[in-house]
Amino acid sequence: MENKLPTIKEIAKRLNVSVSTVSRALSDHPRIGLRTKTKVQELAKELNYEPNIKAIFFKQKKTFVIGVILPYIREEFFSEAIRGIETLALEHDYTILLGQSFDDYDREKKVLDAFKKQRVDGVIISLSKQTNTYEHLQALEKYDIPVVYFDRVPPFENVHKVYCNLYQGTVEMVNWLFNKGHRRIAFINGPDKLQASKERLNGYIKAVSTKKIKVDMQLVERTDLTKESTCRAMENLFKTKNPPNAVITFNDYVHLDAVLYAKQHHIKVNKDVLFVSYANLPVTGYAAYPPIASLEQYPYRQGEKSMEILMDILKLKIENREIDLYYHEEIASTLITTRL
Amino acid sequence: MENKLPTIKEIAKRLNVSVSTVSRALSDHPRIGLRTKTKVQELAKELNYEPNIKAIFFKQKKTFVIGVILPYIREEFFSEAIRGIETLALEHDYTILLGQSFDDYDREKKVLDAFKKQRVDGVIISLSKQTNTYEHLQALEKYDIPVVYFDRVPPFENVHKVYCNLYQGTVEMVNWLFNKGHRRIAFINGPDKLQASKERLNGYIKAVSTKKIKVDMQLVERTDLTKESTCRAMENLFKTKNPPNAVITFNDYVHLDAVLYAKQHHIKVNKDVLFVSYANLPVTGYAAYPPIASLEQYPYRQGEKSMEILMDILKLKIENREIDLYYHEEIASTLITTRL
DNA sequence: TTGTTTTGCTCAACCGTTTGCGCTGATTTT
DNA sequence: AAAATCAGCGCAAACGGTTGAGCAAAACAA
Repeated sequence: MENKLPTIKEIAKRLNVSVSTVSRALSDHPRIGLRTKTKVQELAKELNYEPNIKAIFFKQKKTFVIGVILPYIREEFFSEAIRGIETLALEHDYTILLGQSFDDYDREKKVLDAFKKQRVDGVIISLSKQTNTYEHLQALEKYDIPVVYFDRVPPFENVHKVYCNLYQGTVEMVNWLFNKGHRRIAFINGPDKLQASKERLNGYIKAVSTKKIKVDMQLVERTDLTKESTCRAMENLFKTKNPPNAVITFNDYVHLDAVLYAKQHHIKVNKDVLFVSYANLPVTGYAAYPPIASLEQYPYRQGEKSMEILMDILKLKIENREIDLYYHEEIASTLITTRL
Repeated sequence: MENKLPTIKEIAKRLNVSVSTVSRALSDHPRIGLRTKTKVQELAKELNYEPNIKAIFFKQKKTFVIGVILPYIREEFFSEAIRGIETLALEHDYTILLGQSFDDYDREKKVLDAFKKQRVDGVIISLSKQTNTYEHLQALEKYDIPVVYFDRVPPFENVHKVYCNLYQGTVEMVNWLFNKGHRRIAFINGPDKLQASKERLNGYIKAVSTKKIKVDMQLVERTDLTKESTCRAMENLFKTKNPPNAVITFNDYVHLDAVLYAKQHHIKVNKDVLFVSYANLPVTGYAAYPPIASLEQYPYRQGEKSMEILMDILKLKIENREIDLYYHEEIASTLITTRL
């Protein structure tokens, strides 16, 4: 039972050659004779030899592990993203360390610390909604661990990031609602600290003001993404004498909570008011009232792209080439509409 | 920028002492003088020194990494389980490698292989629905990597496992339906290879036969958990002259697909027929027709417990104590009912 | 004073693998 | 036949940290 993993030493001893010969034979070095080479390789196969990746790390400074940290994997958006990341990682012989921040800044820091301890080769992160200071991430870069941000990205230019253009998508959403005849379009935005919130808001304001209707800030609410907060936003919107006839929510999960509130307060969904949203998650397919339109943000592709960029950066690092540019990958979003 | 991580050597050189002194000073060895000790510790703090965990691995044979592999993290059941695992892991200074099998046997094997390469300290796994051969897992145990199974566990006794007693839970479900007056209770079971399917079926048969109604195998269908397969099962159940007036589905995701089918085929949910299910996932709270009852299986607790057991085993291993028993943790399920 | 113990540190081996360099003995060149 | 070349392999250092053994100086006991 106590079957230790075979080492290069084992093989060397059994074959009466030196460890260096075994090492070279396994990596197909030209200076090793064919006879020895095959002998070694056969025994290696027989013993199910696998190089100890942690030992290799010493020489190569590589762990073949990357750290992925997201707010919640239970949200389909992020679990889809992980799927993209993981699939590409497997192809490149990388494995991923997972951490969830649960939208908590301190937890995010703690997890990143653990990643640093584990000497991950790189990090892919979607920021917590609380995060607006970045020292914990710059600390990684200081130690030469590259960081790729996706979806929830910081507002600077000097980082690698993958994201959706929500400004343009939001304009599209407002226009779509406008063309269907809606004029009082409410907007439940997300946490201030998220760059994506600002983009959404800018798109909203731009689109509305272009239509020559005055932007009514009474129609703009905010949620911290919890159910309670979303309900409060809904309450504010619908307690007025002039309630909205369309509501744009920050994402599909906010949508679900908003619609639940509407149902409980006898607001007729899809009649009194139309709901549109961001993310286009499969989960809404089972909902009592799915959003009538939702902005697809291609989380799988975002995850995949982030991993691709990270692999690129790591390759450049090995070749000791200067990384002189920052990757900014903008994924186009698509408004997916349902006919009623 | 190229700020290398500080090593013990660095500190030694700067302070003109040997590396061993530094090492011992940091681990508070009694044979090191107080003056040297504080000098070393201060400099270490100043340089943000962190021991290279991969180097420690050499001596201690530990990586402080455990591998977690599940079918799909997008299912709330599993993402909840991960939350339990991760939280406990963080407390014990462990980090988790994540892999998804996507219910595919080959992928499961591949991921486990990657885990082995990474020399994880242990593995927590919920099997893919295809898995009915276990060599790839026994291979790990052979190399002294302990494996803890949870939820989807193998049918042997000689493994560590955490699971819900679905036999008892199923009996409870059938009884509950019976007491509400239902006599034609259909059952859409999951893949044969899963132990949990057998338990459910046994519970169903036991409960029904106890009621002195003949078990009608026409009422028992099976799904491979895909939407198409679930729809086929539903079709078989409802094309008969004597359709069921209650349906038990394998889990909440199957429930959602089944209800979707019902809606599309003008079967009146909660009127013609009642739907009950397993898992009690939050996602059903937003569904058009949540299950009228669902069996809570406490995924968070299952994940947490699995991790706890793994930590136990690892501790015993360090102390070089014989691991002579197999952990079998049975979590009691609870039937959660909604009043209509 | 001498002998013994304690204190405070250094030396060196080790974990598994890679790699530059050097050493043989055989083959080719001159 | 002597010199140069080359194939085929071994030696040893290095990666970053731990740890048992050893050694000198200081502190203590007799």
